[in-house]
Amino acid sequence: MPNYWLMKCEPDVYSIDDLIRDKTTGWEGVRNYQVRNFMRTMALGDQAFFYHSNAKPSGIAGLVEVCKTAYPDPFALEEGHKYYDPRATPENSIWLSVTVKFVAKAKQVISIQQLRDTPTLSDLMILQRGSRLSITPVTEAEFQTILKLF
DNA sequence: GCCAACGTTGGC
DNA sequence: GCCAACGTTGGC
Repeated sequence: MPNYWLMKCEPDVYSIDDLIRDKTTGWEGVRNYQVRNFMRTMALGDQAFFYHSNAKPSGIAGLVEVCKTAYPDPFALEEGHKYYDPRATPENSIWLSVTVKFVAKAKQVISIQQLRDTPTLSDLMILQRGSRLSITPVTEAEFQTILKLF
């Protein structure tokens, strides 16, 4: 049984169309412990919505699948890199990445407003006040509901 | 560009 | 360990 997730990314930085071009992408640069701990529990085959944040409109743009489970975030060890962390060592890199592959693109972005307007999605983590985590779990019921909006 | 929410940092 | 200051996120 796969688990379900929602992964946020600014399309100006990396969009669903970039992922269609690349087929797979490493999810680097997570620097939040709660999100890192979620990544630890991600398994092969887990499904994740690809969410465009800071976009017009912001919303779910596609579906991806975990194709490589958590591994040390290479950027944390790369001196001079934006995501370099001086506390990281090869033995303990502190931060993790996963790799995801493209599965599907929504016919049109499912906007955050549309998600808010769906009563059965009222508990969706991303809709809660102050939710800023870049990766959040999604229940199977929420997953099925959102898939129907694709 | 504004600003609320939240995480992190660092002085004490 | 407290908490003010600061930086970041992200919807609007």
